[in-house]
Formats: sequence, C-alpha cells, structure tokens
Amino acid sequence: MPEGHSVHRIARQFTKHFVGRICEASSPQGRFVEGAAVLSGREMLRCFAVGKQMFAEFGDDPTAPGADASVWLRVHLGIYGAWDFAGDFTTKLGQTGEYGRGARIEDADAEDSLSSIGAPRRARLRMAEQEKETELDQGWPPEPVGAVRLRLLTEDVVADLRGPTACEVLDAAGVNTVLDRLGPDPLVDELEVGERRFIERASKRRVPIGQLLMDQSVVAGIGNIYRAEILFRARLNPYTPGNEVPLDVLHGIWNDWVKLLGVGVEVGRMMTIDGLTGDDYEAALQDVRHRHWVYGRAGEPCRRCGTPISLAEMQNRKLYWCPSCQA
DNA sequence: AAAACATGCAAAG
DNA sequence: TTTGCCTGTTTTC
Repeated sequence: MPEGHSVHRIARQFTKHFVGRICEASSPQGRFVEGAAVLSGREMLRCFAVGKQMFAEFGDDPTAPGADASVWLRVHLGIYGAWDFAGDFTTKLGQTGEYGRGARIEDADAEDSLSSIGAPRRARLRMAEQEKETELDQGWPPEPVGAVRLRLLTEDVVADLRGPTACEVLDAAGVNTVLDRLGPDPLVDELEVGERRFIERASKRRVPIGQLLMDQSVVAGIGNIYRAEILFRARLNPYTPGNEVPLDVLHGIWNDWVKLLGVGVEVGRMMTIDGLTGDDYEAALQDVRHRHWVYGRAGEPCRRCGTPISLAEMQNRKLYWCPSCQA
C-alpha cells in the first residue's frame, strides 16, 4: 500500500528506536527463519529508504567466530505489507519538526526535545500507508498478531513485519545491485543530480509518461496515486510519450515530486491538493476521497473544470485523469 | 456474510 | 501472463 513517503517515515522510526541497539530477530510465521537467525544478536547500525524500499545495516555478530562483515536487511512492503511497532514511544512521528532533505537523522533529537512533555508511554503503532496508534494492554513483549514474517526486538521496542513482497538479507554488494536499479529519490540524491538522472531517463523513451512515472528505475518512490496526481498538476496527458514531453515540463514534474514527497513525509499522508485550509484540510487528512484531484474519482466532476474524470488501465493499474485539463 | 478491491512487486509458469 | 503475498476496507449479496 505505501508509496515512497511512508517508507521514509518507517526508516525514520527505525533510526529513532532501533539504531544503536542490539536486535533479537525471529520469524514467528516461519518463512524467514534463516534470515532472522543471521540478523539476531547484531546491532542495527543505520536504516534508510530509497523509493519504496527500506534498507537496514546490522553490525558484526560478536558471538559468531570469524564474522567480520555487516549484513543488510532489505524490505519492500508491496501492496499490503506493514510494520507494527510497539513499545515506549514519546510521540507519533510527523507531528513536529522538519522532514526536509538530509534531515532524517539529525532531526530525531530535536523532535524529542519538542515533544518530551509527558513520560514515554507504551503503545502500538501500525505503519503502512496510513498509520494508526492504539493502546498496548499486554505484557512484554506482546504476542505477534497474524503472520509475522520478521520480528525485531530490542529491550523496549518491537517491530513486526507482515505481508511484505520482499524481505531478504543481503551483503553490501547485493544492496548496491538493488540500488543501481533504482532511479533518483529526492530524499536520497542531491536535487540537481536527481533531476538530471530523471530527465535523462524519462526524456529519451517513447513510453507514455504515465508509465515512466511508475517505473522505479526512472524515478523511485512514485506509486499509482502520486502518478495520477502529479500528471494532473502538470496538466499533462498520461499517454504523452516521454520523448515528447517538453523538458521544462519534466523539470516541473521533478520539482513537484520533491515537494509532494516532502509534504507526504511530514504529514504522513499523500496530500496532493495545495492550499486547503480549515475543515477542507481536516477532511483531506481524514479521508482519501477528499485529498486528491483525480485519483479514485472516475466519473466524478473534475475539481477544476467539472469534466467527468476518466479511468483506464495502464500496465494493469488504474489510471485516472481529467480528459479536459490534461488534453 | 461473502466478495471484491487496494497506494506493488517478485516469482512461477 | 498468472499467481502469491495474506491485511484492511469497501461493496455486494
């Protein structure tokens, strides 16, 4: 379910609560027993997201004779994967602080100082596209619920992974192989470098721009909602071949993605309509049907011109656009 | 109550 | 090209 913004938030959560801690790893479901055994007993050294994928590096296992290299965990949540955190939290993520480029790790402390009113309380936090916090009224550690592929446990925080499309242990070379296949991510790459790579990859192909934006090797992190919304905001027809999109429009698309991703990571939702205030903003926060221009609105009147929103299949995914605004 | 559907991807056939 | 992932929400019977 998650697009890029939520994976960055999850990586932040790991950075805040797991990095620097020894992790006990297990696979209650039984489908990742070997991988969990490799990770268990190691310290998480760092965690970051690139596009929709999350990478966490674990240090040397001091108890394993001859071990001298770190190992990496790679996770892709797919369409309904989720991380369930439980333990002592001071706050939900995303309510304070700037989540701009390069601020992922440094901001963690600032956030703590801003929100340290009140003692940490034990809670449960589900992180998928949407986040939901609930009370934790069990003993410690809590029983895994459902099919938990991987459980990472520290002294006071636990993270349960369910339903991922990818979950594997890699060495550094394996991580690089994956990273090489991924296009630029505004929260990872220098903005100018990322833009150059995006335009290089998008402007040379005859493939429809609607398809290129979903291609994770062209730009990483955009999914079906951001795709539809970015194209509407650019007033660009999704079927326009990449090599026929004016360069300044591609430039605008990249900048818009930089902006939307920043908002998404900060707010924790894909807010794609600018300038909402008051009740309209609250409604948008609350309900996906109120926060997009065209996504999920087939047949409903365009919010800008009233024309019914079109729906078609592109690469087995639903594509929404306004046939008038995006002629 | 049951079925359909979803903000992806990888592996199998 | 089809299936698996295996959950949560919405729609249909």
